[in-house]
Amino acid sequence: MLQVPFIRQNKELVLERLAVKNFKDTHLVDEVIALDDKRKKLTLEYDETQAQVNSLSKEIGKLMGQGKKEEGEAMRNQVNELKGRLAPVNEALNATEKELLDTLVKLPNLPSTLVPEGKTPEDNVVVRQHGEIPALHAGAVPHWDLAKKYDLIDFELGNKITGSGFPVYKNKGARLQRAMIQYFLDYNINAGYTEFAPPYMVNEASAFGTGQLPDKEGQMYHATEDNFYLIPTAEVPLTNLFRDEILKDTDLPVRMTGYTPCFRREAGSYGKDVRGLNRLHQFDKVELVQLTHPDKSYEVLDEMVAHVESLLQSLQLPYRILRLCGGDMSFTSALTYDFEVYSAAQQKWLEVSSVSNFESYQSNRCKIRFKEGNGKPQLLHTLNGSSLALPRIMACILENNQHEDGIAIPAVLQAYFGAGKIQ
RNA sequence: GGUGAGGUGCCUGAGUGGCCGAAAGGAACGGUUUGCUAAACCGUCGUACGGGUUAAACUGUACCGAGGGUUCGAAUCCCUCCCUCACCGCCA
Repeated sequence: MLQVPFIRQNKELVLERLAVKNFKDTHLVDEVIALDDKRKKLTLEYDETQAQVNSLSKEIGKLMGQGKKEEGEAMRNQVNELKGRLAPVNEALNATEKELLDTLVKLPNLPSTLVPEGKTPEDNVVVRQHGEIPALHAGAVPHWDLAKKYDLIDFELGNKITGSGFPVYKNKGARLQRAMIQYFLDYNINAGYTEFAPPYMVNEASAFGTGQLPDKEGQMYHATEDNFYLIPTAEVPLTNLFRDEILKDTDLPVRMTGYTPCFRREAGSYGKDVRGLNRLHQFDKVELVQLTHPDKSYEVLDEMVAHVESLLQSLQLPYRILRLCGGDMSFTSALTYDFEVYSAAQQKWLEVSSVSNFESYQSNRCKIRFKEGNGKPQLLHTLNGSSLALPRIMACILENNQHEDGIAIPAVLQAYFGAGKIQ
């Protein structure tokens, strides 16, 4: 969430930036400031009254110690009277703080100045495109047909044991999946990321910390008995590893990678966009998360983009990089690059990675801070990106690499997969 | 799930109603000194939100797992919840 002092000092800028995100509820900005004014006023009143109570209480202690009972009694009444006045102030203060927080979390992150204006995905800017779109042989088919033909993925079985959007990978399909996870992790580790294998469920505080709660509650699976949420991405547990921590500047940057399944309810999706592996309720992903010094985050964002890019190149998949426009970016992001690979049989681009700088939006929620020497703690910047989401990579490999005699496995995966081809 | 013991600052750990934001030791940081990776000594060593200031200084309030309660006054007493540890039960 945004920092209140920043909003107070840069109101015009905030409004201008929110407009780029097509954010309409701009009155919330004034509300935040008004609530903060109210909060300060109540805080002052409360603190001053409480200070009187505290000093009187100390005196009572002294008087009682000296055996001056009557004087003590008199003071006791005075304190009780003050406390009577304090109660409603305290109540109002708590209510105001809650209202302020509730209002504050409704404000999205401010888009960076690099974010193009626009409302829909059509307004995203193609930064660059790389790789050749393969010409498929006659009779080439989409991945869901290939999955059946080579017995790689069974969607019906997943339907039976769980529901739609929960595919069962089998045989070479399962093995290819595992090979990719291993390869992606190794690739990230070689680039200096530390591997983590976090829990797949998180508590409420974690879900709030990265911005899933309160507004995206319906998109997560919720284990109500224990009040745990199934993670929609490893970003949630990895970022929250550092929740409420104060790091030293020399600890930065923190570079993490992790493989996890991801669970998304994605209510309301339908049609051919969700066919096969295109959109699932459970899928595998290898994620990158970095915690950086605020001065370095955009440099690091570029570095992460380059990293994901080279990973895609190593898989020899045609891809393009989009800089998301204000209207298409996520609530919490300041700048996002989406990576799409071309699915030759479906003849469309599929998003396989999203690399974002959240600046201090998440760290303010999570209270992840760092100190320079003996300086004051300040919020650091968080970034994350997929490297990569597996199902659509799988779809593209199957489709783009299909030949009359089988599916060619990208060279970099062959050692992990144990073969050069699926036949 | 049952029983018992606990949750205090970066760590260890003292503190059972006012003198406690909290002893002591360690770590870390800064400095002095010693001719060399060490030791000794001195100092610093929480966070948040207010007030105040050009900025500081200074100052108020809150925080000893979380939330309530008792009391003039709570780390200390009571209640609820969460968590950790030990043993038992169950179990991959």
